[in-house]
Amino acid sequence: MTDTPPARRAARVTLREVAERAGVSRSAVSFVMNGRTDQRLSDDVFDRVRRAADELGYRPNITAQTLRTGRSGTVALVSDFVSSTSFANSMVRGAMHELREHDTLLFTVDTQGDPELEEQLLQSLLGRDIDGVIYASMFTRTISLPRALAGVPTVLLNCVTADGSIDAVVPDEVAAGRDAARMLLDHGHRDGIWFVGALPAGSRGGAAWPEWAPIALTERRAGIEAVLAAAGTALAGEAEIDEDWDVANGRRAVAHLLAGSAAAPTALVCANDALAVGAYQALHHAGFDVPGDVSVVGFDGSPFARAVEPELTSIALPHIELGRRAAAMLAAPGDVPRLERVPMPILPGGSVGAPPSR
Amino acid sequence: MTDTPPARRAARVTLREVAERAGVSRSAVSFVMNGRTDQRLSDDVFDRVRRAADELGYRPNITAQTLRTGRSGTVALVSDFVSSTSFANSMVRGAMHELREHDTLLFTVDTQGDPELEEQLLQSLLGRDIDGVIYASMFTRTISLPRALAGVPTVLLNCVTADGSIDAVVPDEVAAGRDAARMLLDHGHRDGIWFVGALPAGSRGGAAWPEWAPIALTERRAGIEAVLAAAGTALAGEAEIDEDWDVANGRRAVAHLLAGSAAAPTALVCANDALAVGAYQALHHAGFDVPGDVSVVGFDGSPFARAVEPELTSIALPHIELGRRAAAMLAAPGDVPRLERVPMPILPGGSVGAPPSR
DNA sequence: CTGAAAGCGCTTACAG
DNA sequence: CTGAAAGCGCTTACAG
Repeated sequence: MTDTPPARRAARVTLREVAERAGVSRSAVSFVMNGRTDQRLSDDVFDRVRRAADELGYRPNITAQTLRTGRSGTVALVSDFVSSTSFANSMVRGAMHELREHDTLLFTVDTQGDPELEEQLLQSLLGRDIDGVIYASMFTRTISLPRALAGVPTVLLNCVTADGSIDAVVPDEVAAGRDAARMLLDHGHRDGIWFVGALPAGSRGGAAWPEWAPIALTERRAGIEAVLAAAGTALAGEAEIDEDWDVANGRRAVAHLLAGSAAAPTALVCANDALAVGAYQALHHAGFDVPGDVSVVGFDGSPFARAVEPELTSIALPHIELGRRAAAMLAAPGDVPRLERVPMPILPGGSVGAPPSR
Repeated sequence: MTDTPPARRAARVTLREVAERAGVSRSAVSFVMNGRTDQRLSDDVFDRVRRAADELGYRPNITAQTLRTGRSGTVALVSDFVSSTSFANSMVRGAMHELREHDTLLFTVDTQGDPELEEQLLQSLLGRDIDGVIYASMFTRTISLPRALAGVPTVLLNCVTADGSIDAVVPDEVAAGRDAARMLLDHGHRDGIWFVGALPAGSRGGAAWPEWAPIALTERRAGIEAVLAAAGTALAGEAEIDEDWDVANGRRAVAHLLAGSAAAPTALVCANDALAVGAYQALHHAGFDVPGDVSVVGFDGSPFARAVEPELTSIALPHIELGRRAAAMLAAPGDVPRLERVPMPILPGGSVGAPPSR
C-alpha cells in the first residue's frame, strides 16, 4: 500500500537458513516446523532444527505456505454494516475469539449493502485465498448469496437464504417472543398487553430499509401471540411504527396509544430497546410509573437498556455467541446445511412487575 | 482452517492461461494487468489480453503477487478491545473506508490487552506480509510499542508513545474541554460549574484499568480549567468517581454532591456520557430540572446521549474520523513523526441552558 | 517491442 | 531415515 520497499524483508530469516544452521535438508525443517511425526525424523534432527529456528528467530512465511497449500489461515467476515456498527459488531468479537482457537485471522469488510462494492471486495478476498466467509447481516433477514461465494465455504450469520441451502446461525426470535409474553403472564398480566412497533399495512420493514424482510419482528411477534393464545388471551392492541425504531418514534407512538385507548395498557412489549426508551418517556409524561402502572419489555439488550431508570428488562441479542458459533461452524463443515438458533437471554431489569390492582 | 481441500483451486484461471489464449507472453499479460505503460505494448496486445482475461474471468492470485513483491495490500488494526467493543469500534469503520481508497484490506485483531497474545498475533500477521499496522487503544492513553512492530510501518490510533516517535492520531481532548467550558460561559454560567468524574487522589484511572494513564480525563479537565481561568473564575468543585464511569456511579456521585453542597450547582460537566445519564437521574430525584435548574454536558457522543430527555449535549469522540486519518497516515508515510489532533464535534442536545436567575 | 528464465519461500511426492 | 527437485502463480530484470 505504501510505495516504500518492505524494509523488513531483507532481515527475514528463511527456512533455508534454518536448514543450513541445523545441517539438515529443507524438507526436514519443514517437517519439524509443521510437527509432522509421520516422517520418523531422529530426535537429534528434531532438536537441532528447533534450536536453530529459535536462535535465528525463524517465523514461517505464511504467504509462501498459502501459495503452496492453497490454505491461508484467514477468514473474512463480510457484512452490510456489522463490523462498522456500534452494536451488532459484538458478532465480530465472537467470531474473532473462536477463530483464535483455529489459528485463523479475520478480515473484516463492510459492503454498505452495495452489491457492486460487495462483488469487488469478495474478488479481492478470494484473490487472497481466504479459507471461508462468514456472511453477516446487521438485521436478521433473508438474503440471497452473492454469486462470487458459490463453492466457497460460507456460513451465514444473522441471516438465512430462502432455500436454506447454506449453514446459518440466527437468534431464536420466536423463543424470545415467547419468553417476553410468558414473563408478563407470570407477573399476572393478561388482557392489557400491547405491542409497540407493528409494521403499518403494506410496509416491509421501515422506511430506511424498505426491501428488508423483517424476520426479527415477525418472529418475535409470532412467539408473543402463540404464548398469549395458549393462555387464552391475545394482544390488547398494537402501536404502529412506520419509520426507524428509534427513541423519538417510540415516544410518539406510545403517547398516541395512551391518548387514544379507552383502558390504559398494563404492559408494553416493544420491538426493540430504543422504542422502549421512548415508551418510558411517554409514560412518564402521562404520569404513569414503570413498572407500578405499566410494565415494559424491550428486545436487543442494547446500551439503551442500562440508561433508563428502572433499568429496562430486555430480551438480548446474543451477538457474541452468534459470532462464535458461526466461526465454529465454518471450522467444522457439515454434510448437510445446518440452521442454528441461538437462545436470546433475558437481560433482567426493573421494568416488569405485577399489573396495578383495579 | 478446514481440512477440506480447496475445491475452488482447480477452477482458478491463471495468468499463463490468459497468455495462451491471447497468444502473448506471460510478461505481457502481467504488464497489461498492472497497467504498466512504460513497456510500450502495442494497442493490439493490450486489447487481446484484456479480452482474454475477461472471457476467462481471470482474477490475479494476490498471494502469489505478495510472495513476489513483498506487498500484500493488507493492513491490520491491532487493538486491546476496539474492534470488538460496541462504541469505539467506529474507528474500524473509518479505517476501513479510507483503506478502500487504497485497495487495501483490513485484518482486525483484539489482544484483550494481553501482551503474550499480542506478540503471537503480531507474529501471525507479520508472517502474512501485512503492509502496516494501525495500533489502537480503546481509551486515549500512552502506550509502549510492542517490540515486534519495530521496523513495521505503524500509526497509533487513540494512543501515543511517551517519546512521540511514532505517527499518532488522537482526539483533541483539550479543545473539547475548552468547548464545554466556553459553552457554559456563553450561557451565563460562571461560579456554579462542577466537574463530575475526578480521580480520587492516588488513583490513576479507575479500578478497572489501574495502570492506564487517563489522558482523556486530564486533558478534558485542563481545557475546562484554562477557559474558566481566562474568564476569571474556576470550577466550583468536583465529584470523584473511583470506579468505572458508568450510570450507577454517576447517579451516586451526583446525589452525594447535591446532598452535600451548600449552593446547588448551575452546571455539571461530566467526564463521559454514562456519568451524565447518572447525573440526570440524581437531579431528577432531587427535584431539579435539566436544563432549567442545572445544565449538563457530557463527553463521548455515545448512544446514551440520545436515550435521555432532554437529549444530552455532548462533546463527541470523532471515532470515524480518527480511524480514517490513521489509515490515511499509514498510506502516506511522512519523514518525521506526526501527531494529529482531531477536533471533537459538539453533539447538540437540550441539556444546556441559562442558569436559573436567583 | 517480446519472451525465456530466475526467483519470492514454502510443501511434498519421490528417489535414494 | 534423508535430500534433490518440482511447483504453487506471480513479477521483473535481462537478453534478444
